[in-house]
Amino acid sequence: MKLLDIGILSELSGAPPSTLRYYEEIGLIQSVARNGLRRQFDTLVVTQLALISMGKMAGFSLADIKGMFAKDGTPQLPRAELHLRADALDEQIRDLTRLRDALRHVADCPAETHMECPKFKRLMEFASRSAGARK
Amino acid sequence: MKLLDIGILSELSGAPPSTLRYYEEIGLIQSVARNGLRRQFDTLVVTQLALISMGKMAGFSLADIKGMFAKDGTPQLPRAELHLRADALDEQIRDLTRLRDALRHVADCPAETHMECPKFKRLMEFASRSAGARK
DNA sequence: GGTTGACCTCAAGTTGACTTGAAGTGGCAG
DNA sequence: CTGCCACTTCAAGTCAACTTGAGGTCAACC
Repeated sequence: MKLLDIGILSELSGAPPSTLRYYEEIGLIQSVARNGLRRQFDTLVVTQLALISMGKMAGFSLADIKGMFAKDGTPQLPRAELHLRADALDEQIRDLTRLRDALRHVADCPAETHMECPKFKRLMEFASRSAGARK
Repeated sequence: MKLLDIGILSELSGAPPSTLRYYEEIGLIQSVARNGLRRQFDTLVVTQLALISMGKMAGFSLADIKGMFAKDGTPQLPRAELHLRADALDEQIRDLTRLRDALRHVADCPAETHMECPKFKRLMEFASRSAGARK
């Protein structure tokens, strides 16, 4: 099994070594051996880091993320919980889509004052509703 | 023009008064008057707060968000910049969609070990690629 | 064999986004 | 007029997620 030096893992994942050490310290990833002082990582950690990166993007804390995946990097949650997370993501995807649409609309709409453009107003109404709805 | 007390605005937006004061302090929102000591907010701030909430969800810092909107709450950026932001959101929406699909797949897939399921592997490949690609 | 350079540890510092606490103010209900 | 209570200011505290710095190790190239 091929093992990775922290520098290599850093390049593959885009995260600086200090971050990878920090992640190991908090138990988010693990090194499987040492070569002298140097940590050696399994290649599967690359996948784990990709999942971590996506999880962060989705707004989860590192603690949340730690709870979602087992040591082998596979998600380890009851089915119902997984579906709840997925539902939350759907919600978030919808919101981001609205924000994107609002931005694109404003970029292209020739109206002088957007607050009076009916299309923009409609987009903003959705925004208020969903923002208020969230905890 | 109807004005809102900070407590009312807090209820409407879901953000605690301390947060609203903080946002005013950093210039993200503005109160238009005082009733005695009490800040009075324009109702349009509700919309602004909704935009702020969406912006945060999209991973923008408060400083970024402050730069994106003029005092009246309408986006105030050159068209090209707006489209760039929208493109970034598209990218992020795609990633979140993949994360969601991965979660749903794992919830429903009967395979013993997901790391060997071809569908899961494919999802993870995308994940690695896009995670590595980002800054 | 010496010096580089990538790694190591551990403690402390930083940043962003708030929150908390102490001490005070002011409008309105009774 | 007396309380009450939601507001006010300002400084300091908190938390997550890292980053930085000092001082040390080790394998490898010249």
